[in-house]
Amino acid sequence: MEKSFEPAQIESKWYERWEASGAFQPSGQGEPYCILLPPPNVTGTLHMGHAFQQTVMDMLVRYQRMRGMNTLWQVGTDHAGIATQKIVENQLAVEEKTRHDLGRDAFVERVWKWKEESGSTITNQMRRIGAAADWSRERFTMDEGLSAAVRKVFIDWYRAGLIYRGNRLVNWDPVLGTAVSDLEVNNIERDGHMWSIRYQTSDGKDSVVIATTRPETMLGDVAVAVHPEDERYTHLIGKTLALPLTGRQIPIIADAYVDREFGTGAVKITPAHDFNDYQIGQRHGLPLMTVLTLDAKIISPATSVTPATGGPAQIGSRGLAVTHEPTKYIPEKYWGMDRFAARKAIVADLEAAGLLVETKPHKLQVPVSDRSDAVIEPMLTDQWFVDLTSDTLADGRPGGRKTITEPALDAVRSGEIKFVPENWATTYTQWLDNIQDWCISRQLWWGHRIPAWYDEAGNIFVGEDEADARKSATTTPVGALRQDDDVLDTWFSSALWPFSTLGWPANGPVKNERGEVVANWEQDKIFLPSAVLVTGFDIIFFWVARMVMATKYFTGQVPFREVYINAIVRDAEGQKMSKSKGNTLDPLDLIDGIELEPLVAKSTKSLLIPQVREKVEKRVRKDYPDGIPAIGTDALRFTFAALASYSRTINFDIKRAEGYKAFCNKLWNAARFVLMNLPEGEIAAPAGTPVTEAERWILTRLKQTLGEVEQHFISYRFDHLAQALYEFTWNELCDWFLELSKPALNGDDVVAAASTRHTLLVVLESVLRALHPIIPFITEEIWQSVAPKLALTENSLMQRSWPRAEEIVADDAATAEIEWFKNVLSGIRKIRSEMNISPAKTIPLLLADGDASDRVRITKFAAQIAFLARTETPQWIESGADEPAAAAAVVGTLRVMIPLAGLIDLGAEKARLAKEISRIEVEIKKCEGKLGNANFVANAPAEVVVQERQRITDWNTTLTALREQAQKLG
RNA sequence: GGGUGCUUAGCUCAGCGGUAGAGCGUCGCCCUUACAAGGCGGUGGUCGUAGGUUCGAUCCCUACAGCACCCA
Repeated sequence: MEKSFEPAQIESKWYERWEASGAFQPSGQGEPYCILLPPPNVTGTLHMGHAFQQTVMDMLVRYQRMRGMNTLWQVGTDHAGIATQKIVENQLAVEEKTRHDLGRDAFVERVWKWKEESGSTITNQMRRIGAAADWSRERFTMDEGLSAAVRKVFIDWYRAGLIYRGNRLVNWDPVLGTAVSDLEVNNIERDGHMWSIRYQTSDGKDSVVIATTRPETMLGDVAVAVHPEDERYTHLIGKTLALPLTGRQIPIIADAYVDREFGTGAVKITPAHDFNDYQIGQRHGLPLMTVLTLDAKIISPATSVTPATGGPAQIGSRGLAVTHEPTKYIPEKYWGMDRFAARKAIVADLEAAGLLVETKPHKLQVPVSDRSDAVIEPMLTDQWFVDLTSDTLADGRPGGRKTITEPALDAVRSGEIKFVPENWATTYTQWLDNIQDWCISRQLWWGHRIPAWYDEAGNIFVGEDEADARKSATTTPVGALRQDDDVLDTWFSSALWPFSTLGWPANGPVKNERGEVVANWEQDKIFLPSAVLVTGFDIIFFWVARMVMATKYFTGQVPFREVYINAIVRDAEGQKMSKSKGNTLDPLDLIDGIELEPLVAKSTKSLLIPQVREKVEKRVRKDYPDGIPAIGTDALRFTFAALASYSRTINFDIKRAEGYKAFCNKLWNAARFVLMNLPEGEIAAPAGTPVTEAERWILTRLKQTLGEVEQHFISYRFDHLAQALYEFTWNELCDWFLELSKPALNGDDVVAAASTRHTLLVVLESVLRALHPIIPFITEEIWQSVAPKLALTENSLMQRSWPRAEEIVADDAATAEIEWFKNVLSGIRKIRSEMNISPAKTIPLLLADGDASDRVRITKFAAQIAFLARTETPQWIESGADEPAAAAAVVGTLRVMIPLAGLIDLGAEKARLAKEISRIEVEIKKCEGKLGNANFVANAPAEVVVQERQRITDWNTTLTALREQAQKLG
């Protein structure tokens, strides 16, 4: 083995060998254990969040595989509709083209090409972090099999009446030209204005002042609403107002939704451009008047306001009249104006008309598209929806709430699905309790095209293809059929991931484009439900809930038994990582290291605004003046494990990672030590139990540690798990057992030496197995050198079983011996250090008092003490004999002494003793305080009182010895 | 407005009813033949504030303050 741990050298070779050996595939034996990878964007790159999440999954999968489970880590990628389409559109923009210049087919072909080029980036990066996933079953949400699942689900839900087409208000992104999910809309607080506008009654005798942040939508006002009990307005309810700038007559209505305290207590109602107003409009049977086009301009006779969505527009799904005839209600001067220009113009015109009562600054929540940063416009369009809210359909069949939403709620409420940490279940159920119908159509070209056709009369035909749609139709199509232009929301296909990846809906083998079998539902359905879903809280709604809905509906099963919600990775100061802040970290840069200049170049590459570039460059130069050191995959993984508590964020501190690289080096060198102390060839196991206390102690500690680690795996406490193994390896194995083995290996007792050699090997091999799920590369590399010594026949550490606590014998007596030994040695070390005795100097050691067991132990450990504390052979001072002035450590009643002569300053030792005595006196006072309190003795549990009494006894023993020593020094 | 968290050593975080812990940093000594990415030893905290419950509170309860995030 090399003298120090070099991650780059060992990481490069193992992954390929593991993958080629088929070790990542299900063994076909044992209980099924499946983890689904949240499919990343196929054209994306790996970020810290992925690396963290995947490390967690990999630890679980590797651990369960070693425990003999039939493990499947199902991987694949997502087509990420909007994101991917946007990347390719941006590429076209560089060529000064739009997707419309290419046409649909050519554009989609181009996206596929981009997918082929960049699609393997993220999966190769996953390999770099060691993900032991079954790549032979890798899937893509738009591959043949998964697309078949999408069609089947759409058709089945449609035929069950659970998918419908409706003209509804949706979140419209006017830049991307598509509907987006309300989950893709962020409400951001921005500075705006609150305008108060006077609307006069039709008879001119009275007026109402309304307050609004969006005056341009007044063109579509159809009413003004007040609270029914608002005395300021009750006399006006039922009267009509003349809408300023247009003169159109609109009613004053009463609705309890109106907040009397807000603004003037009177609100304009624009049902076609506001979600709340839409609700009020429905309650009062108000018409919908569209004033904006799909690119957010005021409508004009020249612009089409009928959404360019797939099929023919339908008139108001809930029986409301929809109007979009600008000539009837929009003054010509506003026609075609951009929404923000129109706002200015209308405010100016109102002011000129003397109707603008007040303008004041106002902070408002602006809905902004997550995808384009455009301000979202609620817009009436024709879209497809999944019904999640109705109990029964018009024809009497059960509705979506009964068949989709409630089963998904019950799965969590009943405990069939468990969230970890469990409070996320609340988030899940609250969202589902208030869920709206799911808008699943998107006005994009990249995605699963909706399997619906329209005839010339606007009738809908749904099927696998046009022929199937015709065949299953109940009416005869009028003229030619035309397929809907729109595609489905990406999450529609992701929702099917738990079963579509296993081969559903096909009955037999499913092949990929290379003709290889990737799934077979008949056999693979044993992996449903999967064991645990590891994912971020930000997609509980997007994805987790929808997987439960779809999987429950189509398979009757839950998709997973547990959902481990992992923390979000932030920078060391707790700031969200963002490119424009310059605080992102590329996991591969941590693994491989990167020099400062390339790092600066990389961090600023995609930033277009000069000020931002400058800011980011400054920050990178400040944070990483020497670039980023290479810490290797194993250390990065260990860091993630150590940081993975139940906290909802983890602040990634590179210092922490460097510390865990040191841990890897420690393990490496411990292995070197063990191996260099072994003779050639196999090391046979000596008969019987290990000879020395040290061996039996380290095995006891190993047993305890493994037991703890198993518990931490069950509870997903990777931080505790990592810490338990870290402490065992470093603080017990390296600091004590390896040190204790030195005198044993070099001593005269050949039996003890042979036994110790074997135990060193066994404990090392067990630790490698225990650590392998966290740090697979280094453990495999070391194990390859260790295995022949134990005559192990497996080819890889991956094939070994995880070490089980119950296979190890504990020895409490040996543990007590070693704890005593550690106390003696620490006492001596403390004196040496505090008295500034050179570590190289061998010093005399005297012993006094103590009991019979101390005598036995001193005899037993004399060689170890002398070796590890650099002392001469210990000498007993018999009771009553003269003692030289000495510094002493007290262990029980035993005094362990180092003579002062020539070594120690008497004053310093007195001071040291005095400090120790006063510390113990404080402790004793605390104990006495408790025990002197009758209430404590009466009320505290008996064992606590006993424990307190024991403590005071122990303290007093030590105190007596210390005082005796102090007295001897004079 | 509704909801969920967080506040513990200089930093990043565990602990959550009975002796305040880890890693990193820091200070001192040491290049001792596994490891200076190391060894040994030390320093460092009235556990956000104020009340309450309890024999006992960092831990439970209430209020407040500050900081996040989610949903309207």
